[in-house]
Amino acid sequence: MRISELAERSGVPLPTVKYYLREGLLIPGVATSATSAIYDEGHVRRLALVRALAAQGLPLEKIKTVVDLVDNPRDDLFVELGHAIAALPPYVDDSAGPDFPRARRLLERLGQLYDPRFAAVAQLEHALAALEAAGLRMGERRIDTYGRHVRAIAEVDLELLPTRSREATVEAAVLGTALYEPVLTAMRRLAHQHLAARRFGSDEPPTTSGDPATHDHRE
Amino acid sequence: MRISELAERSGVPLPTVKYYLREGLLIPGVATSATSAIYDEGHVRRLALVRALAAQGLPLEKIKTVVDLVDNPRDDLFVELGHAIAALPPYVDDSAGPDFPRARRLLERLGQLYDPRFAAVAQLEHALAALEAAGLRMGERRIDTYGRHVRAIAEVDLELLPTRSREATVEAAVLGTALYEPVLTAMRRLAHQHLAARRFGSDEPPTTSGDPATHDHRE
DNA sequence: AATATTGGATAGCTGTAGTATCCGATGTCA
DNA sequence: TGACATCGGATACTACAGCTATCCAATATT
Repeated sequence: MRISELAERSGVPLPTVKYYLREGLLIPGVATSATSAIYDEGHVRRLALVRALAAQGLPLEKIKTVVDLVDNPRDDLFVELGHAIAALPPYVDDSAGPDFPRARRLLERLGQLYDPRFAAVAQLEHALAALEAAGLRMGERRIDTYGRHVRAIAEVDLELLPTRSREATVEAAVLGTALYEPVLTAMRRLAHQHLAARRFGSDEPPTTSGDPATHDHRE
Repeated sequence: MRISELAERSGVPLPTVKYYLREGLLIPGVATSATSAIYDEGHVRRLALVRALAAQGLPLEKIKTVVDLVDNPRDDLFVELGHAIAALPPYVDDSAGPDFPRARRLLERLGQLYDPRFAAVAQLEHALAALEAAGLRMGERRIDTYGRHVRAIAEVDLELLPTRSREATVEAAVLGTALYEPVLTAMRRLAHQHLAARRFGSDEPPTTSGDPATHDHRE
């Protein structure tokens, strides 16, 4: 297909497709002449990936590192995967210290590997520091609960990860990380509302079926 | 304290403090004359809150709605709380359709209340749509697993929510939603790496201290 | 009295993510 | 074969967020 069809098929405005080509987010089509190139399903897929990541707030520059990785996976797959996933929000400057004490405490309590080279360790440290800056501290009860349930979730994630090819694995892992996270946070918010409606039962207790007129089930 | 001390104490550059005052993110200090006003600990706390939310990528405009709510909670607390939390990323245009079929399917499967007016429902729908756009679909196994464990996490969240005052509850709920989410996502990423290292054994097999073999922590 | 700081206003800067316009080459159909 | 649309590619412009800098006159401070 030609570029205009690619734009149409993917729902991305043509000037934006050109922009992505300029930025290297999309590999150029096969040029058939000075004024035409053909694009294939792979380009449609790539465009969907880019838009999906962008919709999650990932800067194009980071998306570029992700798609580069998907295109040519490195030997040290999981190290690189870690870095690719680290490119996902929230961003932290991994320039930070050689040690991440809050993250270390949490991971050691959970009996998990603490390796400061994992980008997610810096993210965790950053998140815990933000918590402290706001006057909160993550207690042991919360650490244990989160740890147990998050690990159970991660186990299923790993189980459901395709392994048919390295490229498919990388793409699914990156996509899954980026795209299931908002699902999880939305689900947590809804669980809060669901439980809070019962616990605090504001004006009207929720009737789980029917009656969409019932309101105030917020957290 | 005066504005310069406030800036110093909070670590926020003075021009930025002024900017936040302009934007209404910080209530003005008590003016003692035309050229001086005094600020207190509440301002330091507020500044920490604003920066904590901003560090999570929340636009200042949304932060404003949150701090406004913290300052003057409404009567219908949980409704407003839902709206405040809806102001947190990811943003969706809740102008969307009157029905959210993907979210509905998921919630019904989990036996949870489906109410399209919940902002988080629109977020969930948005996230599930992004998944589909990328060629993924959330299977029943994943739905069930996520649902069970997310609910367990939410139960603890609710338990640990302070109830000593309405304002404290609102602030803790908003802060907790905003600040524990990145903790959860970082923990999930680390759990992935922890498990993946074992399963796929990358170049450097991480020698965990205790190596607590894969326990299945499902309840 | 000399100097510094304050609150307040206005203007400018930087980065991200696009849009818009122009171009000359080329494909398409009458 | 010629008229005209479309193409790939380059350059320029725009919109918005989030600061940052400068200026000012009134007031503290020393």
